[in-house]
Amino acid sequence: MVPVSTHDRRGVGELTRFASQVLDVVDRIPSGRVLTYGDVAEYLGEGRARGVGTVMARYGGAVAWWRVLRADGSVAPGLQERAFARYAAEGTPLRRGGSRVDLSRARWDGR
DNA sequence: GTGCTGACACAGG
DNA sequence: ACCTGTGCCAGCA
Repeated sequence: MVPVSTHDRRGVGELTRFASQVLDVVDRIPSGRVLTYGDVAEYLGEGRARGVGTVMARYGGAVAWWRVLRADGSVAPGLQERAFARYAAEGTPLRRGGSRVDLSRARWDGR
């Protein structure tokens, strides 16, 4: 396997290695469980929460984007309706009030 | 290379 | 609960 070199050009549809890795991690999150943006970067051992958010904003549509949320269990504006419909279907535990995911119970341990 | 933009996180108020 | 400022950084024009 040859590492990505500076000569590799990413055409339409191609993703950077970081973006590809972020999507891989999200793909492993089990149904009913979630990960915060920061968690994804941590499990990846690369990047930071904001970078993960950037990737999700651009390419998240290809994966289970609703399983990645903010550190306080809330969902970014504009995504709530679709996300909470998923949580109901997956049985994702929510906090009292139902406006946020209960991270203490829904956070995926990576196993 | 330069300069925004934004699905973040955290500390304060 | 809401807003502001600071630090952060991938993607893109």
